Amino acid sequence: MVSERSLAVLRAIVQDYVASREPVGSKTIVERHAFGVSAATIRNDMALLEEEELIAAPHTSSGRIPTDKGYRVFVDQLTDVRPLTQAQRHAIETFLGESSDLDELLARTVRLIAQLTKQLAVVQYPSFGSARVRHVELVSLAPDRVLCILIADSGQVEQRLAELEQPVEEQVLSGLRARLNDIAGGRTMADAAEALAAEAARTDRRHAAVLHTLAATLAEQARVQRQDRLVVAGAANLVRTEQDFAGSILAVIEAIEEQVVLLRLFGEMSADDHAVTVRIGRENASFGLGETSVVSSAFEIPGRDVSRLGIVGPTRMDYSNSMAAVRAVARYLSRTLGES
Amino acid sequence: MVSERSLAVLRAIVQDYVASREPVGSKTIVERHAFGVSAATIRNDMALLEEEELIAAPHTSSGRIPTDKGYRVFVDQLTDVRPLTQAQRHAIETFLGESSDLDELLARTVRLIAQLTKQLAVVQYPSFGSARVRHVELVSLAPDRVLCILIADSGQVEQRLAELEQPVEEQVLSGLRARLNDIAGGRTMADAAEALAAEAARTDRRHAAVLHTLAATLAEQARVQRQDRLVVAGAANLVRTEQDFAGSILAVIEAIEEQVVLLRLFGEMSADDHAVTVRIGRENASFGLGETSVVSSAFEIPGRDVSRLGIVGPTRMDYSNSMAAVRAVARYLSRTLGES
DNA sequence: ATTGGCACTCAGTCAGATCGAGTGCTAATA
DNA sequence: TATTAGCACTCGATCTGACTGAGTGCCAAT
Repeated sequence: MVSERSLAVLRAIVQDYVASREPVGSKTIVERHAFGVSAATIRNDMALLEEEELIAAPHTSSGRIPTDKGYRVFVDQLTDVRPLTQAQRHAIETFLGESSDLDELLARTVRLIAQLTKQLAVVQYPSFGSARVRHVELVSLAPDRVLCILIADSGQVEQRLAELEQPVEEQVLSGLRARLNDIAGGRTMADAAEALAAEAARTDRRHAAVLHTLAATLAEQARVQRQDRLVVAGAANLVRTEQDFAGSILAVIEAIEEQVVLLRLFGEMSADDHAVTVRIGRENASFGLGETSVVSSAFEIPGRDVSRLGIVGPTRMDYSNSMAAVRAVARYLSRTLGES
Repeated sequence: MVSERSLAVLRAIVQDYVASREPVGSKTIVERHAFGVSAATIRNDMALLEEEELIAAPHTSSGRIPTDKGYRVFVDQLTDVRPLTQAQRHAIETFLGESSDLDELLARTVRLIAQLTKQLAVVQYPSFGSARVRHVELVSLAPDRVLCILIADSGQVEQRLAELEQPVEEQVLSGLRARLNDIAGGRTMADAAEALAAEAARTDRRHAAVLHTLAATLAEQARVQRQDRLVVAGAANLVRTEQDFAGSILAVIEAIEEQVVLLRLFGEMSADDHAVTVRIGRENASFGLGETSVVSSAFEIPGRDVSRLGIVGPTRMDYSNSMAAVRAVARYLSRTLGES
């Protein structure tokens, strides 16, 4: 059984290793941490920890480094997610407080997280939520191509191009515009999608085909969650920590560009309690991200669906600080912003 | 004076070095290229080229590598920008042919370029051009916050939040909406901006302040070029070519995230002839990009302002292929798309 | 102008030798 | 029983010197 002190030793090892990137030995520990015992005792504890596979030695007779399992225990039991410093809290408020529209708020948020954690930051775009349709606009780009624009009263704007089977005149389009606005206006996105789909199904009118296409397009559009987009910042931090990624940073960069991988990962974590979730190293192996850890939290902006934000970095990272920052920012968005 | 053959030697050196990443010596050249002369002769030519600072030796008695100046001469005089292969042309057509809206077209374009060149690709968002205002929509988010949405008949949608000094009721907003549509509807973006500004200046009405704010916001919005946004793809290629960047890839990654640097660079190249422009190595030093080359070309999508696209990569790159790809894509967008 | 020949240079590599941080184990100790 | 001091041992890291070979620069001959 791992004793109390052994765990303290594990904590020390994680902290020192994260700080120095060097395997940490028994002597270093007694020097830097005020355990009241000798190096030999620490060595005994380390042997224990090694048996439990919480730490490992890169080569015989060198210091130890934490294993993924070791980090896991550290994160679950040993970390005191220390609250942010006054300066950091202040930074959050001044940085996010005066954002105007959603796009800017998210852009600032992600940059802030990147800056606080010195890691790659990611924010998932929160979708409509229970917003209602404000206005539907049709713009004829060519006789058989119509741009459908959907404006929600939350301020969200979605656009999509509809290809028609037959050309349609401007006047007809005006009529359709009015009719679509009648149907969808004021409804929630979900309701509107349904009503539009129903309307599209009725084909007993002139220009039914056109109407059908447009309504279907808009319905689809109303249904589609914007949650499939990511806002990213701090890629430079990835390069900075490159040595910590064994294979290479490449898988991560690709995952970021693809977005799909990260979105699936976020989706999997989407137990919507607002606690900070950490996935460590091989736990992400199925996503092609081996040496990578993800720290994330759900957040919820008033009028929008709950979504996720977080950071992606090497397994060897300052979990304490990362978790604190992610939690603080998520809370700020969810609470402080919600109250106002 | 550098002889004809010396330049051929330079070309050989550039090509071999780009292919192998290794300093190339006289023997390698006679082996791989069918010059009808001996290695000793090549050495004489190389001495010449070195005197002209077109090539340099990393250390005494090792092969030579091209200098920035050498690349310059290569690009200006020695490259035959060979047309793309049939397969590549085909890729362009199938990949870009069926894009629907502008956002998607640009997203595809940038991914295509990244794929063709194996470099980081960048496309500058083309702005409105001579599009006309289609519709103005106002959405009240809070009593004193109004989201202004501007829809152009080109399909472009711009949104911006206006903070009002005093709350305004929904009814008043409707009136304003109608009035703004009267004023701006159908006008070109520039005209609309002017008219709106003029309207905003007249303060002899009830709710003048509101109108003023809104009109000013819209005017600003109509004027603002979207040309200050970049679409990026292929960051993984940067990592792949990392060894070629002396210091580190970091400056480039930061420049990409900042966008400002690249936009300034594009701006500087904006002589709007549609030829392919190449900036090599130290020529970009003032932008903090030392080991970096930029290959770009102007392009013009019907109904939009001329804009730029290109790639960013290490000085040691396949200029011939890069230039061909950039040129082909820019031409495809400008011509083929324009004709249809 | 070109070429063959030759001495010279120097980065890269390999083999030993050495160093030292760190371990594991044992026997003594509180 | 838990802790500790002591000590032999391991093994990566570092240094050294020798060697190799690709490549140059120069010179004399063609």
